[in-house]
Amino acid sequence: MSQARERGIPDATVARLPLYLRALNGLAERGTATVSSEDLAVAAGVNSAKLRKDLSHLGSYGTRGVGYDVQYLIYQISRELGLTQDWAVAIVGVGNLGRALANYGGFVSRGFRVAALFDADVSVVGERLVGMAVDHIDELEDVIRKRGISIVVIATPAAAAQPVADRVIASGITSILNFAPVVLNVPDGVDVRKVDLSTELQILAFHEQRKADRESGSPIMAENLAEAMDA
Amino acid sequence: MSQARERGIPDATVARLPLYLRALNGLAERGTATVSSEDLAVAAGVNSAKLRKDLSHLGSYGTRGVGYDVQYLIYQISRELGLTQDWAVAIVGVGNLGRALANYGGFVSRGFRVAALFDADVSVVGERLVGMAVDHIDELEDVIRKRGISIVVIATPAAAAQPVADRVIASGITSILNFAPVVLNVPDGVDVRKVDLSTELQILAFHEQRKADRESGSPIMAENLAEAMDA
DNA sequence: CACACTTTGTGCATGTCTTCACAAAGGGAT
DNA sequence: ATCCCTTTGTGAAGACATGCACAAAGTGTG
Repeated sequence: MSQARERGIPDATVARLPLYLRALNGLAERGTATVSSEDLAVAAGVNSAKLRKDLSHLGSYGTRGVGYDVQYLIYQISRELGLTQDWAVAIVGVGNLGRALANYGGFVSRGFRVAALFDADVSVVGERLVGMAVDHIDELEDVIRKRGISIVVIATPAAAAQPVADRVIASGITSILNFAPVVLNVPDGVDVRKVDLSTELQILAFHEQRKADRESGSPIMAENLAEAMDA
Repeated sequence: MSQARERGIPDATVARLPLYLRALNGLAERGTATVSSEDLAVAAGVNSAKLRKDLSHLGSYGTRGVGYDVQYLIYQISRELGLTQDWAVAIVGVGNLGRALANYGGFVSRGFRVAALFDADVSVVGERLVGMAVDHIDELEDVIRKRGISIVVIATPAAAAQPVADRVIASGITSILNFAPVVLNVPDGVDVRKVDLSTELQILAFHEQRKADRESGSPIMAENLAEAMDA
């Protein structure tokens, strides 16, 4: 049974697994041993049917009439996400953002480790940050290979992002997290995820403007009513 | 015609408009006057059919046989996103991340303006950053009202995020950008967008693990082949 | 052991998003 | 004015994601 199991997890589901994992860790800290899909769904801010379907893609880890064992589910999701191994991450660009990322404790905690820092500015090179010395960008290829880096975070100015991406890809990296506000051009097989402040603000502005329009009562009533029904 | 026009833009489309806008600004800087859907799609990293369908939701702003006028399209997208007006943004939490966000020039540029900074730490209050003095969190409600803040960025530690959200919502804010790694509980009508470093890294780790599994040749060949066909 | 109660896992219907493929529309040359 | 070339805008099909609603499977009590 379950032809959908054992590889073939929908992207939408993968994107929510970290959310579930965080909610579960919160429950575990409070000493909860088991949790129902309903309660976990509330904690993660999703619909319980969706949660159950998502979890069913990993396997059948719940007990009917009882719920899910918190520790066991944490383990299974961690394993599926690859967090039972250690990932060496490099941060390229030690400006304001790069420093913030390096200092951000949350991501060092589980599975990820800052194993290299790079900058092009020689006045920054050598500086120590979270116990790591900043290397010059010229050493990029060497250090990536020597320290077994497998994920690179780009926190450079926009103009530097593409050249940096080209170089890390040439060094064999296939997973990039990009904070620079540019579309990176990469070959097939390389995964890029993008985090973009101004995009998020613009999306918020769009919805905010909508709300304002609606309140100031445009005459197109039928349309406004239709919109009001979207939750 | 076009019943879908004049309000009713799909979320997926809204999320891509900032991308198009950035690509168009790049073209405009290089002096390009008109652009085809094909070229713009490449610059934005999407499929051209998708681009055309997205733009068609805003109206019919292209010219067949020619393409889109770059300046005109910039204006139309900006207007749709609400960037022709000025948005006063507050940043709550002036730690590493808050400072990075405040200093990040990219989002001040177009439509957004940092109009307030808050922190709970009295040793930070009063400090000046990008021309703004940091206010104490006790002044939150007052300052939000007085300065006409309409978007709040939460860059606090996880534990502080929910109480801050409750307070800004009580002050009438309905648009929040949350950098803290927690699910915010908010009433209907309030939009929350989330930016989460560790979630993104975990998604990358998942795919990275997959690639590694595939290379080290698990014996389940049919499945691997099927996967290899996803681009 | 039987029955009542809880909660999972999933088939199915519905809704949303993507992509293809082409008719319609404009520009420019002769 | 006609013809050819380019490119848009969109109908229709397919892929993907969501949510309902319920059978199946477990617990616990008497």
